[in-house]
Amino acid sequence: MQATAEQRGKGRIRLANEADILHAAERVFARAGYAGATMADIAACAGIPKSNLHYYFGTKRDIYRAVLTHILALWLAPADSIREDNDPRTALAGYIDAKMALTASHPDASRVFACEVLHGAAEIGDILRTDLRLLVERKAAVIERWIAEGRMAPVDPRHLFFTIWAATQTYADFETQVCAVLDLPALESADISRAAAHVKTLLLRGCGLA
Amino acid sequence: MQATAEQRGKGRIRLANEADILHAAERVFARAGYAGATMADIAACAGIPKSNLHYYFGTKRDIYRAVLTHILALWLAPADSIREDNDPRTALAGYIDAKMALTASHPDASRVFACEVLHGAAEIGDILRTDLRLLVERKAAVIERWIAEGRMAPVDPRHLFFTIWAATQTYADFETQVCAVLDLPALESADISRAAAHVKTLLLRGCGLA
DNA sequence: GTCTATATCAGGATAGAC
DNA sequence: GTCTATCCTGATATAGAC
Repeated sequence: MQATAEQRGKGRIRLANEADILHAAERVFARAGYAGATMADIAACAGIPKSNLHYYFGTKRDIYRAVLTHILALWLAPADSIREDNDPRTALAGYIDAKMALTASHPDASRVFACEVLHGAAEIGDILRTDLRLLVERKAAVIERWIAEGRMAPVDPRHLFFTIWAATQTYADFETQVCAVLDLPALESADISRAAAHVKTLLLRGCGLA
Repeated sequence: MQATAEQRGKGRIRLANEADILHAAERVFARAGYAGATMADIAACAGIPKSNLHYYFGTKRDIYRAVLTHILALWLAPADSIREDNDPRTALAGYIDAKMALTASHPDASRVFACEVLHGAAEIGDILRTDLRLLVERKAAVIERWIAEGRMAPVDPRHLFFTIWAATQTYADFETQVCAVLDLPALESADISRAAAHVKTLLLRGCGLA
């Protein structure tokens, strides 16, 4: 007797099709960017007739925004491990692990996000300036207290976030470059594990948490 | 009596126009990506009639490749400071400074490169697998010797490059995000200096070079 | 409520003028 | 050798059929 989405006015077919379309769109946008992606590509990838995309979502931009909304929810979650009552080493290691796991499990989401920000974040700039900024401010305050208490080396906490994001997401966003240098056809989970270990070793030691 | 480009068959007008087009193209590709950039945008930005782009370069793709070629030359140069006869701290600090300076002086170049790699490096994949890979192998060997001699902490040298590239280029590629978090309208040179100091502090300490 | 045929438009490329 | 008018493909979006 739960209030299912269907009861709120969305049919089973619509729900399934919307999910398929969003999933396909993430793949296509990740590979070609917003402008490079075509409705035909997305439709083919989703196994749905081209013009149905407009029926379900209206415009290409609407699909793109829906994909980004989904990604942002994923992206803001992992910072939970950075809490005052955790010790700095556990907290930061947990955060890096969570970001690496996300990067490994959702590389296309990472790429869509990266491409959006790279081109000026026209769609999500507001969210970056509000939700993301607020999140970082709160977590930076925690890190600043740890530093004041002498529990880790003095590091600019906001820039620390930039470095952690960059160092982890590079394995999704620039996978091509990583594979070229390492002479690998693609990154396997063992490679990601090695990368995570490297990032933790380097950055934790950098924070005086070795 | 020097062998000028003009004497090799390129007129003054052509040289000036080609330079203007490449400069404009870098801006436009950085903002919109390959697919999102239009010949009309590039022409407007260069102050040249649209169809002249085809006269000077043939196709849009030819312009893109010319831009990428120029960027790659810039990108591979800074690794020179990593030499056996330098001490590790100076060498790595110099490399990070050089990468940050490049990022600050050529943010659009960084973005075009990032976007190309993000989407699979169809145009420059070969160069990444040859020139870049070779460069990293040579420099990684130097770093491995420093580690073997106990002159720095054990760090995977290839992954160290990934982290340095990511940590520095994020200030160009994801400037929008950095500005959103720091509540700045744009990154000034003072902000870049702070960022460079942060990256050096964090990564050098991470390499046991504090 | 779901799917298809069609209109409209923008953008890259070419043929030809100066 | 340099520049301009024009073509034509291909992509989004809509109107209408089932």
